[in-house]
Amino acid sequence: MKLKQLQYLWETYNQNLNMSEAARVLNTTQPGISSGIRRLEVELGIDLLTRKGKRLGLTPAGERIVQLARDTLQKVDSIERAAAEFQHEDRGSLRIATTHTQARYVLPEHIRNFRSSYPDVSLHINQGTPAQLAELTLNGDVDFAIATEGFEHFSNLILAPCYTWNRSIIVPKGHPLASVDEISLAQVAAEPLVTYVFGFAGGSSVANAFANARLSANVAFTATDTDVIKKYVRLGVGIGIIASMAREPNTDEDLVFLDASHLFEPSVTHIGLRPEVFLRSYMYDFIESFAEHLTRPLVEQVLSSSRRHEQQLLLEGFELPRR
Amino acid sequence: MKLKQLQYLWETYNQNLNMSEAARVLNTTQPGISSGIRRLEVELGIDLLTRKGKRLGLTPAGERIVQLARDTLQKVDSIERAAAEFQHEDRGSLRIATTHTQARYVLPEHIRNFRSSYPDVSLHINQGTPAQLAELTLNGDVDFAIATEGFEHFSNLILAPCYTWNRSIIVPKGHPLASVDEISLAQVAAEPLVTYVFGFAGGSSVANAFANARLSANVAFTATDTDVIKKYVRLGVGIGIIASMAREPNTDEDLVFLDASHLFEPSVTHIGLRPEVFLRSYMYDFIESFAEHLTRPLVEQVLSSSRRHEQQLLLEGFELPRR
DNA sequence: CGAAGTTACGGATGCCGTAATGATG
DNA sequence: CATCATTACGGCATCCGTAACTTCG
Repeated sequence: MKLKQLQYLWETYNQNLNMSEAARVLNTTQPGISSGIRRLEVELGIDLLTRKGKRLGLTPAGERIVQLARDTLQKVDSIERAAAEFQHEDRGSLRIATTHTQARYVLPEHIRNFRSSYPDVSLHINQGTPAQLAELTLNGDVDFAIATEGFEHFSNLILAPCYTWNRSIIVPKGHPLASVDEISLAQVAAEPLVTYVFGFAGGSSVANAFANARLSANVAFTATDTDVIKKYVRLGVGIGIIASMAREPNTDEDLVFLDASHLFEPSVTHIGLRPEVFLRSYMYDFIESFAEHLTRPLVEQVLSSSRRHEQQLLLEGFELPRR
Repeated sequence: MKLKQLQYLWETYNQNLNMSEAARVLNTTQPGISSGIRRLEVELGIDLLTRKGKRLGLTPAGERIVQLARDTLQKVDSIERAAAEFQHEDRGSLRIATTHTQARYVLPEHIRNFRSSYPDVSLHINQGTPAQLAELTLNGDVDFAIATEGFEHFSNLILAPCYTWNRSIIVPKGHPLASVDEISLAQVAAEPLVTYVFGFAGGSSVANAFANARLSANVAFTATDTDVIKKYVRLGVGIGIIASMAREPNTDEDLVFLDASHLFEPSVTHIGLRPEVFLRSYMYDFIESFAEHLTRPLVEQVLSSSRRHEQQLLLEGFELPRR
């Protein structure tokens, strides 16, 4: 059975059982319609049309099958329309899973740019813990994750380094440490600390620094959310350890930011991709705007490689920007 | 677009994205499959498959279009069956997916009648788990399903209630419980149980009864198959909970059947239909013989209704027979 | 006799199958 | 190295379009 045959049958029916008219509508010839329907009848083993000279009619079977032919053609049409929607590369959705700090302090500028380039793409930012980010990504609930900690959860994902960042110690204005020139780890260890819930996870650079110096930290309060940390620092609960990029010029004037890049190894923010993910072209664009060395050809090459080793190799050796 | 291309795509998907296997199933060659799908992609202007060397994956567009392709092929199939219907009212095949209990204890009498009315219809009974029944039905691999449990898998199907049935407790002759007049749930809970794998699924009447009575059941053994359950009851593994209709007068004389209709809510056996299914006239006959209130006009009306709500409404309010 | 459908037939398109090549585990 | 996919290419079937014939109002 050919779709064309069904189309011929349907259009002939639609044109009041006039093959010549159907041929005109379908930009073909009348004998073509005739033989097409005839072949369909032969294949199905039943007559669909009654023919009395030039006068056509529908058999009972024909009535039934004309309807089914229409249904089928509608389904085919829906395939074509679905395909057309996927063709419009500037429509769709972009779903990112990330942590609060990224969503709050890093993504906004990229998203502003992105929205002006792709106004018809809907955006979904999904916040969560590192374990949640990994799961969302693996399940395909998001297109990719942007993460800085908890990489032990990401073993099945491709991790593309994006940029490095350092931490700052924040204290309220007037705090004894506020005027210190270069703060020491011992000074930090002497104060109650307010920091990220995951900031002390095994292997984090903060935890490493304290461990190497044989100092134990007094963690008074943790939150997932930089704004909450600032709040409690303002309340005098302790001194904060936060990402330096979380400084806001306008609203943070009552806080003193002490650079801590000499105390803690810089961390690297990564994009986490499921190896089998299919990226729309605007997704490549977003990634490149987020980390300009992650060009589309590079990412495509990484994704098309099936060996983990090769994937990571391709992503190494870039001079990462600092934030 | 060619139907063959849709078929190639669907079968490749169906064979776990293995073109070689699809080629085997479709009696053609692997390069044919490959180029067929490729031509479809070119025509639609989108990639359907991701190709990493020999490893295939589905793009998001592919996922969507695979489903639409299946729908289309099902429509085509319905055309062929409709044609066959007009050719020979009494030839074709009847494919039913059901569980072991139905196949073993309920269907035989209906099938005996059916075979005498339609000797030229070939019969295919497909056994499986509730999830498998649902999938077979949705894929159009069977004409309909007959199921009693696991309706959470059937959300996309029309469910027509057929009859209600109760359970019995079976114990070997000579068992202490064999002479009990009316067995209590506490007595059942005190014994190791042998029952259906799916009998304790959430929402099953057996699970509900125990939960409501704050009793926990000691399920010693489960099987999909009533014969296996009987076997293990005979071996003394525990007492059985099975469908009452599974009693066989001749061979079950060494077992005592204790009616349990006062312990567990009756269950309802349903016929599950794909809403777009095309039923041959002998299929309507079979359904009516299986559940006499499901007459052809009623079922036709249900199938022609496009609103789920209406469909189910039409099927309610019948006094169901008990078995 | 004009409008409409069928039959007949030649030619181009496009599809399938074989064979060779490439990639992966 | 076995498996599985893609590429290349030649033959062949299918289907379309032109032309001639037929039927009916």
